[in-house]
Amino acid sequence: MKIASFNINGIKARVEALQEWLKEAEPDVAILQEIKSVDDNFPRGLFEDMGYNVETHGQKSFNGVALLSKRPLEDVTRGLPGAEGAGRDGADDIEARYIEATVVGDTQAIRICGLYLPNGNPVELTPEGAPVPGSKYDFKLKWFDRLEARALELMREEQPFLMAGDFNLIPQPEDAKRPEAWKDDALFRLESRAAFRRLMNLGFTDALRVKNNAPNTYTFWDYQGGAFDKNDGIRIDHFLLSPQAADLLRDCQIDAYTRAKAKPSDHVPIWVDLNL
DNA sequence: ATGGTAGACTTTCTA
Repeated sequence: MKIASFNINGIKARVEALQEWLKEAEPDVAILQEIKSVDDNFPRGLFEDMGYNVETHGQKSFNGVALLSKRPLEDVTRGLPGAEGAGRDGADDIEARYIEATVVGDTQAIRICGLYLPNGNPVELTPEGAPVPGSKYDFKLKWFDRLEARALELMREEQPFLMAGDFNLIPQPEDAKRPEAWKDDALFRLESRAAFRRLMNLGFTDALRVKNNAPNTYTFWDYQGGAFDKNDGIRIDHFLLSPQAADLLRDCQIDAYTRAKAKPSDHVPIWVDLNL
């Protein structure tokens, strides 16, 4: 089963490019981020006509995630639990950044968690050097903590699951063409990377690290300054597999070619092939 | 020193 993740940077602007890539790549599941659309404006019919079931978790203008799947999407939940003031199902999670569903393969089921982690810039620090409470950076780190809590719950079930999407996080210096340029950025600062490491240490496998650890392999290039032509990129879209999912891993690659096409997203798809 | 790109959507925010 081929499961892909793609930050499309706006469904309205990306309808043609997304359909073209789906025809070429033929993923069984596509996890989308930054649909930048409310649920009612997502052109679900276009993808249903291509054989996909569609589940969205959108909001006006910003963020928004979705799942496309050729097999049924079961037990869909929207929102990341644990938001301040949120209900027990995360219904009050005000930014639409997280969606889960179960897909049943030929041999077993897998829980799929699609996420769009907050960017976190600008970094605001107190004179003591702590993230300013309520700032975007603080929101990012707290979101990481909530994601870790959800991951721990799923780890305890000891079943195949994965967390995939735009983590807005550069794990290591080799994951950026110019790591020094990101030194004080929310995508690379120590607190962010420490939070990602805590998550990883629950037992995840970074699928791309295992299957394609070639140098200068990136998933995002800024629109500005001809970044793609210079391969001035960063690796911030990740597939994290639970131990039971990692046992099924056959391959993981990125479709960097999509970045060179007309009207590209600033991200490119990343996908895994799992034996299920 | 400035502006450099793109998307959503008004006028400015987000990335």
